[in-house]
Amino acid sequence: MIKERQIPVLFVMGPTAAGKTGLSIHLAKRYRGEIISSDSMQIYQGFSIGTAKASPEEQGEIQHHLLDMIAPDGTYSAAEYQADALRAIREIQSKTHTPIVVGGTGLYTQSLLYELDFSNSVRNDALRKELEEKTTECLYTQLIDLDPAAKGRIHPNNRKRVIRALEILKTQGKRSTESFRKPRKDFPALLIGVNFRDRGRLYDRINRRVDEMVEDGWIEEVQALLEKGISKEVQAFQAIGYPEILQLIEGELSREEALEKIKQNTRRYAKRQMTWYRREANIRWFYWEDFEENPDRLFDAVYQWVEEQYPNIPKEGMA
RNA sequence: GCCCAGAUAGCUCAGUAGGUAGAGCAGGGGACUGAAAAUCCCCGUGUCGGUGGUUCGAUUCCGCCUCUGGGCA
Repeated sequence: MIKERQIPVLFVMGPTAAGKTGLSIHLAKRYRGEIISSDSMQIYQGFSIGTAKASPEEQGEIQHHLLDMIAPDGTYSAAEYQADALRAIREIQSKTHTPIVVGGTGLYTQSLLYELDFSNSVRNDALRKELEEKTTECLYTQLIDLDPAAKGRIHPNNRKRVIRALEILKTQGKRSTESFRKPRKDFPALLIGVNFRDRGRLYDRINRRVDEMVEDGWIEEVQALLEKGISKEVQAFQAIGYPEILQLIEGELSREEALEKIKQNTRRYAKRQMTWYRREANIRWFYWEDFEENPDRLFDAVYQWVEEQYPNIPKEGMA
């Protein structure tokens, strides 16, 4: 076992709509926890319903970090996330509270679990704009020219990656980094996964949740953003469902078409998330079917496991 | 009841001048180091409705049956 003294960081993992938020709130209550979001879209203010942020009530009960940090038209990145989240972890530990990292953005989570080094180059919007003019083919040729080793590592069609690689080369002259991943050792981590064994069950939940989001005012949320003058081009509008809601508002899609498309994109996202999790061998999975889909039973099993691993984890009621 | 048209991959359909079949969508798998809910790559065996017949060989031709549309009564 790992350093007994240090407070472990709990990571709550799982595809979208699997029940991460609910579990994390319960864990936080039991272990004097504070939640650190690990979600690339919940960071933006005003994008709440469609990104399935913890409700205001939940946020009132439990301290949340890295939610609503950035203006709706702002930008954010994995590198900034890594720094912000590591800082939050230290802060929470220093209060002898338990940091609980919750969210589905694979790269963000990885940046905490592994020593990913983002220091080779900062983003350069002017250069990106310039590169954006050229065809992908042309950019790729340029890249291979400057860094032959990129061949095989970056697919010729992957425009974003090609641009990023060129950005690194042109601003700092360094090669794009190798992809060996060294686990981070500065804190013990416990990886808790929630999911369904039967993917169809997950997909049912996704479908239902999309309907609920619309009932809860998703369309109105998007309208409010537009009224505030937020451009449709901003990063946050890349979040799943927002482009479709926009098209619905503009009459390009019927309500039914829009919802169907959102559900489908969400399902595909869940699938992509699972490929991140599959390569993470140390996740202890808890499947809803094994607990008759009863939240209390699943939560109890999680508590039991956590306490087996870390008997000294801070608990409610302790000083 | 009669006539016509269908019945092929989860769905919509194409096709085989008789040599066991292929697109789109859905779906699945994967990659991922400062946009990551983004971006990108790969993947098509299914009693060709059932059953008899013709044939070396039938999903393809013929008969009957079942089902689904449409029309006539």
